[in-house]
Amino acid sequence: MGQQQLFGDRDEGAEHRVKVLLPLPLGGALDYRLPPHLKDIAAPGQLVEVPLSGRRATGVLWDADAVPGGKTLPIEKLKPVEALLEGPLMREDLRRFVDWVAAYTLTSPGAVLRMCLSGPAATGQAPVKRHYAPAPAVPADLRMTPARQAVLRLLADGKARTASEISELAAVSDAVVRGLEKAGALIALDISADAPYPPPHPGLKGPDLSGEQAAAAEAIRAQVWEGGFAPFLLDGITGSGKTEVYFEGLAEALKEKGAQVLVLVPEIALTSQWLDRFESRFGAAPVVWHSDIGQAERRRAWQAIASGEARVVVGARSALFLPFRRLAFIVVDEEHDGSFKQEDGVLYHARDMAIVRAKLAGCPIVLASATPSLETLVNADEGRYRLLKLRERHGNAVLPEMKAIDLRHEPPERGTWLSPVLVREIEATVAAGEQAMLFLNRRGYAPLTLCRTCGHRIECPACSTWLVEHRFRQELQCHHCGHIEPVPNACPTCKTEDSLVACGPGVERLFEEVSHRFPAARLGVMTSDTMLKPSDTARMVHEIASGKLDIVIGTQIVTKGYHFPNLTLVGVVDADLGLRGGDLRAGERTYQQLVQVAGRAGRADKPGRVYLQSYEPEHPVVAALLSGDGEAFMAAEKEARARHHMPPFGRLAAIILSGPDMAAVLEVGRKLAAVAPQIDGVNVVGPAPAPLARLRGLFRFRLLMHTRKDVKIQAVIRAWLNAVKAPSGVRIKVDIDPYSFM
DNA sequence: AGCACGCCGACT
DNA sequence: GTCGGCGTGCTC
Repeated sequence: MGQQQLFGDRDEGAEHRVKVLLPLPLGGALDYRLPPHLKDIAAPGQLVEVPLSGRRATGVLWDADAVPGGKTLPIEKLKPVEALLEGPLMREDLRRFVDWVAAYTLTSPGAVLRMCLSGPAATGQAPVKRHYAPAPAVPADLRMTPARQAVLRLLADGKARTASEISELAAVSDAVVRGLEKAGALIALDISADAPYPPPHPGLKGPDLSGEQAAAAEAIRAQVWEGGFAPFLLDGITGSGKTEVYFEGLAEALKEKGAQVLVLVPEIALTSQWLDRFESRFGAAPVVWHSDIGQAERRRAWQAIASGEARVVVGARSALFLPFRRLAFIVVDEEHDGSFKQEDGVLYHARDMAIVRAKLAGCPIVLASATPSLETLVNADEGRYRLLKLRERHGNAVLPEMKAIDLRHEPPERGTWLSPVLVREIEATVAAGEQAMLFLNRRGYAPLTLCRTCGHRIECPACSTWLVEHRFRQELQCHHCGHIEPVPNACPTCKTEDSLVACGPGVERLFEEVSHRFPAARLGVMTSDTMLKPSDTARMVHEIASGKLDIVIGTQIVTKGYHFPNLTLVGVVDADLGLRGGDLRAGERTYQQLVQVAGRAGRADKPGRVYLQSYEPEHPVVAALLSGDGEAFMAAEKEARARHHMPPFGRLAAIILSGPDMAAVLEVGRKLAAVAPQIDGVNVVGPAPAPLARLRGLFRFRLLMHTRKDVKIQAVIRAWLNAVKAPSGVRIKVDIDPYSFM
């Protein structure tokens, strides 16, 4: 493809009219006038500076046939594009991706574009370092000295160096360098301080793969070599070596000059072991992307990805919007993980959007999991995704033995949370020199603080939630808005002193119990409250893996794919915990979480044991874990969803209304309900108080739309919301495919 | 998201 | 009488 003339050539008036998409929630692209001198050098995807109500804004020249933004202003009213920015264009596939995500999630394309430009990363300048090189010709009148001679001799190899390098290597002061530059014998060059990312090497030998691993790896490798959109589900039990399998696809992509790979992972902070494995397989680190990286690193990574220098990017969901130059392969690891669903701002599911990105980029994509989501399983069943199954653990390892502890028959002593059976097992494990892990998905000391005298429960002042006691920090905290207050001595209502009691267990309380029972054991607690930085997690993971701890107590952070060879016992303190909310995916999610945590046991040569404490061991989720028949469990879940036309056999969308004035919010909800679409296959319920009826001081109501699969739910919702004018002060948000029902 | 325009409290 | 609070509304 040569230089393109993309802005029309028939109508003189239309010739200079261009669409500019700005990274703002504006509803569409704005029209600008392209000055004649820019017309031939500008093409869609070009980053531009434009005037916008008195200020300057950075935007992207968008395609002329993009969704019309409503009214069309006459060309003479348009403001001119002021400048074209340097750097690569935003490519066609990413522009179409922005349009697609915006249309699907019912958000403005500008809001999606903002995620692509990642703040100033797109336009920021790399810091420069001043380097010196010999001038083409030494000035005839140059006064030569021994020091000057030493510098010129050093630089005769043609390599530019900084003043400090020169003064060190030539053993002269940097005044000599400055003197030579002033005299015209050296020229100064400002060279980007960005060191290039070292390229991963595809040629290193990977580990030996088992037969089924090798077959799966070959299927992926062949597709990466061939190219073209092709989705795979890599469904392998915990410890089966899925990572090694998709690494082979990655190696194949790296053999092609300039090809790039995106690996999406649920929580970047939790992948220290993944990074180590990557580095030992490919000899260099990948480029890491997540929302917490600093500004300088962000800009450097963004620009290296756009230029094609960055070959492998591992990132959290926002990495989906990076400007890859030639995306050749995508992996979504732990595809079932709920954290792929973005829950604020633009509401999207990164796994689903990754499929779209792969389609638009024309590349293969692998969804990997030991516990695939129901949606993905259905896609595989129906032949849309190619299924690759790994049924065996890698090496000598076998799946752990699973047992339930019926708490109705073997309850813990009053005020404790571990059944005598589990206590004995922990004892035996530690005595044998092996490690035990206790899983309780509850942060803090206790989820509820109650007054014994008047029954008052301490709630968040801004949300309808209980405050969670964090005894290590001596605080009460709201886990939804972050509100913190000190633990009071007296009940806030009846003023009785020493009347407040902690109800229920959290990991801190479990830690207290375990340290009383096993005073000699070395304990560790893994929770997001103690693992603030990725390096904290990495250190703890290393301590466990190297045997410096005997018992590990953790929240869901411990379920994330770690490999601890000496860990042989897993105790699930409350297997029923996740089932209580009762939303659409509660059973599926609990099942996945428990399989993942059970999968930490017995990953090497020693067999593992898993104990599930439950008040209802006959519940299908617990029963499926005990029998090991996950396929039957998921088949039953699938059947139930199909019967009720629930996703993926039907569609759901939540309309969330929020505002500080409850009556006004409810009023909008009622109005919406009154004009709800009366269409075959569309059903609306609500408004009902959202499960978290008050959040950050805002009252929230929710309507839920449930439709048949063939209904174009976005079009129906758009028409519906247009019919009601909400007063300012009431915000309306649409969540297509809601996951959290909070 | 900015940055304006627009109606009600404490100041030169 | 003005300076300025940030509530609502527009940006080609």
